[in-house]
Amino acid sequence: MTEVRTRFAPAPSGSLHVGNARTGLFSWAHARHHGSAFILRIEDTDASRVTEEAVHGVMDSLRWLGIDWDEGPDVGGPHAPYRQSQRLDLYRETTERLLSQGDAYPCYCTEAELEERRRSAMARGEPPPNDRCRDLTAGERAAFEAEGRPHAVRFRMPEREWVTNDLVKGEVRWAPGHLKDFVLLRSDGTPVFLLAVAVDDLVMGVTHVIRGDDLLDSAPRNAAVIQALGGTPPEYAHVPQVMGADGKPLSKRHGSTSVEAFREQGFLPEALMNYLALLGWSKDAETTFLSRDELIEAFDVSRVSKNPARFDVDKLEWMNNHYIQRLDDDDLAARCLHFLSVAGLSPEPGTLRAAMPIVKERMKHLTESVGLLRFLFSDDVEPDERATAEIAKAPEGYLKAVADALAELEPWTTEAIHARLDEVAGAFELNRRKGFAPVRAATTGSTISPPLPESLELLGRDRTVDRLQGLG
RNA sequence: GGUCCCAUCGUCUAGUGGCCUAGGACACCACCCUCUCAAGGUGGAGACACGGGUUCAAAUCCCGUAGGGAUCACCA
Repeated sequence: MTEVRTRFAPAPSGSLHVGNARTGLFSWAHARHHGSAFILRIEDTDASRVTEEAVHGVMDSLRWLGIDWDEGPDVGGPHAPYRQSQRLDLYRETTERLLSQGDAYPCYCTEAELEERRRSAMARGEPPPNDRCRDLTAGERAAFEAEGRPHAVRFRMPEREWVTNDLVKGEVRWAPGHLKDFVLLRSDGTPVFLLAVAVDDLVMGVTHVIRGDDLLDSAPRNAAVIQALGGTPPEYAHVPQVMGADGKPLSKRHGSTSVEAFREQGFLPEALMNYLALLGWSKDAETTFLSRDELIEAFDVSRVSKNPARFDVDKLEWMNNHYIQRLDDDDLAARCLHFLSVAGLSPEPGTLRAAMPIVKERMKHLTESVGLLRFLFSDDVEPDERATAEIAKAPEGYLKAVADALAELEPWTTEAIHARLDEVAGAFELNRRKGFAPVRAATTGSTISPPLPESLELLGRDRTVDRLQGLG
């Protein structure tokens, strides 16, 4: 059995959105499933669109999700460097070789000329013509050179039928003449993606390329370059795109779709990974929850769906809540701490940890811990509108009576508080619902909170009584 | 427009000719539980785009139609 080598090659323009992340996840899962090397390569041949932060942002997002790599820009490897912008010499040398072999040729057309020919061909309903520079005579070439015209380098795409056996799409064919010559090297000497990808996949010994299906038409071009270089093309698996809820490709108007944004909203990486794994892939008819290891164990790229999937935030949130509920209290508290701090709160560790059992099934996002627990970690509890109304509805002297009853309560436990609250409510002929509501409003400032007795136990007797008396 | 890809509940999907009066999950509805909000439990509604074939038999195979997506850059 031959060695498997898989890579993920994101272009770091902007942040990593969940669609790309899913492609990366599939690539990674495929590599890990085969116990083989996973390579991270940064596709930054178009230097103008890349920033250093973007490169790190991509790596941070992947790592946060739980995706690791054996070779990459930061960890190095036998084929370093792993950023295409640092491999320019290799691409130029390769271009020279292709040129001398006759598999590529200089093209002197200007962008305006190209654009014009493209437009008129499209207007006539014909495919764009192949490049006129394809068969320039030595004389014509010399004339252009004499003019001082800059030239790009084009690959001479063999005019034959191309067939790829895609791991997810199956057999795909392109009839002769449908794949045009394409630019390998821009006139400024920088390489284009089609060259860089082919060269790197070949040189790095990549055996499996899992990428978005927007690159399906690139497969035969990549393969053609690799063949011209005497290599064997890798296996390709083109996975469908991830769409927004409206069925349109993910874009800015779908809001924040970056992995970073989900992280900031308080999603758990294990939940996002699980959700993404099931977006366009399934283990079987039943499986809904997969740990990282179970995903690795079960992943099979040939079971990836062929049609595009919509990103469903509702389901992600449901899954996030599921994972939050299953976290142990110390872990959950540590994760919530970050969001509470960001909100300006400084939770006492013991109280925070003790509060986890009563909030975990109430959070879809970790950020919700702020609203649920603010009353514990801040004495600035200004009742909101509904809470104020609830307090106003309480019978004359009720909150005062509750305060007095709780002031001397011993022991200060959930059970005792619960019983005492019921007693006072009963004395005022209030049912539990009506009896608890104003107390909740006065002590938490809200009509929504974790269970009241538990909340008050955590709040402590003094603060509870203070808040009740403060409102008479 | 040319070329390529796709097609099962609102959404993600199971399904590879008989196991399907189409299964699961999210969302939705009802009920139960209940101090609010959740969580949880039980039940319900809900799909094979359409039209032709092939076959004893089709969600599954073939061909059309109407859809959706991709691509046709000196972006990746």
